[in-house]
Amino acid sequence: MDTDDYDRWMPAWLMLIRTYARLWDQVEAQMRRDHGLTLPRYDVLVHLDTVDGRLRLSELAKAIVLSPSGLSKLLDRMEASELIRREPDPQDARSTFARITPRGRSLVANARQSHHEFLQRTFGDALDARDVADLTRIMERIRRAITHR
Amino acid sequence: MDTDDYDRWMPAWLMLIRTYARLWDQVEAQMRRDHGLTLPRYDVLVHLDTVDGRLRLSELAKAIVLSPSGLSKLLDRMEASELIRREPDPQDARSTFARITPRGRSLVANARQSHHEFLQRTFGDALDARDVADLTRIMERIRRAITHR
DNA sequence: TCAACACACTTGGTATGTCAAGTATTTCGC
DNA sequence: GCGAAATACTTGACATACCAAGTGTGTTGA
Repeated sequence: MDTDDYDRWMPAWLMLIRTYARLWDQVEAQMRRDHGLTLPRYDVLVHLDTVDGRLRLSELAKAIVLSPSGLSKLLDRMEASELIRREPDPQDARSTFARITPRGRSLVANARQSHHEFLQRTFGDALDARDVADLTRIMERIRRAITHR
Repeated sequence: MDTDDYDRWMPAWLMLIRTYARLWDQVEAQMRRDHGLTLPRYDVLVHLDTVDGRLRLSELAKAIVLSPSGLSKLLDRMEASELIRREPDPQDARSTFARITPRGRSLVANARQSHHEFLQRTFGDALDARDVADLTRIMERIRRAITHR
């Protein structure tokens, strides 16, 4: 590998990680400021709201990409905030459902709307059709490169 | 704002955040597995190694984008691992320098090399010149959109 | 010069994540 | 059937971040 080749992509890499970090921070800040939600909590609520209102913890952990223990603790805190409830699974006593509460539902309805509006302003409006197509292509290439290992 | 416009960029957004998260996880895992370093520790070492071997904590905090308290605790742990030392500033008794240790230097020399090789395989090799140019352009547009707020 | 303010850093409390180990339950193979 | 293995989740120890508050040191203006 030629060291000089770093020069070809390193600036793009730095640009990516810095821009992404700043964008992500703003998305988090908006969610916290306007809805008192962190992104992991928002993610849980969106997934529960999208399906029938409840999911097994193992399914939820896979959907939001979180370790079982991480999810368990996240749900502890969300249960304390009355955003979700745990319900036993009558079919399998090992398993537990997470169920969204009415409070969680009304919160996520607003949050979803303003989250999308925020993304529209910071992401959608900044990019034209060509940008969107290019970004999709580039991410797909990276995805392949890191999947094949 | 037209709801249908979400459809234009939402898939690209989801692709970005999912791919980025997976890539980042792999970068972290490689650093931990091959060098026993977390990325914040690596970042500190790279910055100290790049300059004269020492930096004021306030300068370091700005460089790696970390709160003063976050840096203070990170340096506590790195000091316990013999990667850095704290040194008083003779000019200003409020201020403290972080100084990289010989152990930190030899660690970061290896880590830098293999980190770059890893990025070459997962990022550099996946993208051609056009991809790199497109990605830079896109990130620059997003950067402008989020800076103007 | 000296009180008030600014600055640099640390500490305590909370939030969040991981992994390793533990508990309870179900399934599987013989 | 029944003991071993797999599965689902929780708990404990630790790493990491933030903010708010505290400590000590410099700077500044009347």
